[in-house]
Amino acid sequence: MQTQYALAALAALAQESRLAIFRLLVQAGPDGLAASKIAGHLAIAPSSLSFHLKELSHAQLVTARQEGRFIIYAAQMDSMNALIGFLTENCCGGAPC
Amino acid sequence: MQTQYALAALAALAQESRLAIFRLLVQAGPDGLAASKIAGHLAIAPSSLSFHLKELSHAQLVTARQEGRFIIYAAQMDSMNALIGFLTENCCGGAPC
DNA sequence: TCTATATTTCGACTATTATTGAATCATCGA
DNA sequence: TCGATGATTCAATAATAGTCGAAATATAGA
Repeated sequence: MQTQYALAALAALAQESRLAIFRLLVQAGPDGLAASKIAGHLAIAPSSLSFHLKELSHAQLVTARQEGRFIIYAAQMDSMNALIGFLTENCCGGAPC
Repeated sequence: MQTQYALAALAALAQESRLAIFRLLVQAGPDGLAASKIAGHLAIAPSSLSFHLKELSHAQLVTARQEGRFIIYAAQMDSMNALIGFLTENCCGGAPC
């Protein structure tokens, strides 16, 4: 993972609404949730929610797919794992810690 | 880990200089590095470096100890691991993924 | 086609954050 | 005690980000 990519992901998560959205989607798993379902859980104005969902997908932390009138968002687990790997990379210079 | 704590940690890491500092300290391990050593690696103005180190320690991502004229900073691995646990908490609703 | 629902875009405002130079504080060695 | 080095604080500036209402776009069903 590149530094710029990790920065984008961290910036996306470093915000109260987005962190809540992402965790909700992580717990929802691959099936994801419609934007309106997310709004139901989190009490965010629709325009704000849309803004935050876009930020999360720009950072590739969530994916979006259309299903009829609904847009279903799902957490992108592999990006999350890549981020974690980046943070712990070469921890303690390779020595056991 | 509390949400507010995770937010502070993520916000601390979501910045180019601080992410570079933190990764340097993760790789340096428990022995840590003096502020001046960090500056040597990263080309940041002393006042900026000081600002960022304070942000990182407020978020409990690094610890500081004084050794003579030097202040040695070290990554706080347990906080990093707590953050990772928070992000992956109850992943996929408990189902294998 | 018309209407209701789902979602996004736009614009304006407010608040927060990063950066740097200059000044200050702290510690060591002569 | 004095000078030099390591590190932090302060103040000012510039840039970025979040919030919300109102308007626009898209889809489904009557």
